[in-house]
Amino acid sequence: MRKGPWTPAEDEILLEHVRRHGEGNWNAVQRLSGLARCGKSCRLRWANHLRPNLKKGSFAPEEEFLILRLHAQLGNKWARMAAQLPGRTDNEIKNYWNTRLKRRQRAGLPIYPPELQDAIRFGRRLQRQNQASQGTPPPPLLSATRHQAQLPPLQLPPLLDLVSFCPQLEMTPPPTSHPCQLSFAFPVPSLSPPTTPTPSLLRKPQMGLCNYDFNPPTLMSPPYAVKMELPSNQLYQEAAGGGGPRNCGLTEPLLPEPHPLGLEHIKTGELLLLPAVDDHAVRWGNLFCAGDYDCGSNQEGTMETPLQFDFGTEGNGEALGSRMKDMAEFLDLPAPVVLDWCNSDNTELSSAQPSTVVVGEDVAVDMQQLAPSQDWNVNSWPWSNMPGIC
DNA sequence: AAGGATTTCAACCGCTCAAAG
DNA sequence: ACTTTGAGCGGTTGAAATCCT
Repeated sequence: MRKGPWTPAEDEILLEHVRRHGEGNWNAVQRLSGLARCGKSCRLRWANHLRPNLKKGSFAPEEEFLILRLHAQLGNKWARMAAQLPGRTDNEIKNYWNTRLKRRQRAGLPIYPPELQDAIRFGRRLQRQNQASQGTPPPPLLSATRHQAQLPPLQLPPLLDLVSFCPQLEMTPPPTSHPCQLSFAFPVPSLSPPTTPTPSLLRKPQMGLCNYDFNPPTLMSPPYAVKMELPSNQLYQEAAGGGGPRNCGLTEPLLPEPHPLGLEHIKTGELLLLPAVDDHAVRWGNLFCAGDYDCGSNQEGTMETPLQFDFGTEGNGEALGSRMKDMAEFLDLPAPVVLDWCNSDNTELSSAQPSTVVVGEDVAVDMQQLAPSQDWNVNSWPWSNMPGIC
């Protein structure tokens, strides 16, 4: 049996074998084709290099962020991560992660970027809240678990898809460490278009918040994933509650395992419909919520859900700005624009400073802060000295 | 330009699991 | 019920490539 790097001639033999006999039965390759390679080696070569539709080259920023997000959710489940990244192999993802992990450890940086740590906190908070409110309806829209519960069988548990939502924003964070509050106002997904804006929206009617697309833009993360290689009961065994040994330390999953619905029936190679991308509110919460939040609904309880995020000492404008800026840089987005700061009574601090962040055309983020605004020197912001995380 | 350090990538190894016998 | 076999996963290794001094 040969070992080591594959030659082009060996690749051609293996390709021809697969053309004739199809995938699988790898241990028969040597017998049927004369290739002096063990079955395992053949399978690996095919899966990682020869099978069609493989992506080559470095990861796109969106892919990188998705890997981060998936790793936070799943831990070192490379194959499951690869199933969400079409054309990428578990080996590639594993190599990427290990390289990145080493680099960040050497730099003394946390494994996950701040916005993802925030997402993790947000997810835990969500879970606690939903557990606490068992028996009572969850708050409108915000609940990712409710969203999940509505999924039909054979769908993967929802990923809080940060990747597909890359708002192009610019902000000028406030300079002080005073706590600030963020009010997020989002329409709740509904069959009928929003009709009545909230008072905060009325304050800035030009933001066009009602022009809301409930199918958020997908830059890269596809709505489908083809299940590869694993038998279904093996692929989702852990997520289905099988438990088993957990990772420890840095590679331990940070989010609780999702509870899939009916996944045991998925067949290998089946095209899986991923759940629709979550609502903007959850995503914004994932990205930027650093601390506690309260959520409620407007009087109608259906069309909009203002969310109050209390950033406490950690959530000053500087930290928030840092997260937004990091995200924009991480995703290689154009530089952001605007927002104005206003007092908690919604009076603007300065007419020269608008009081709302414009996030694309889909949503406006209303910001309030308690500290007076002042000019900012971008170079003094904390992220200016941060080494790249990827 | 040279050589050491680091990174990247491909491949292997050991283990587990499920299906088949 | 037990054993064997095939397949896949995650960890690890080592060669090649790249970077840095």
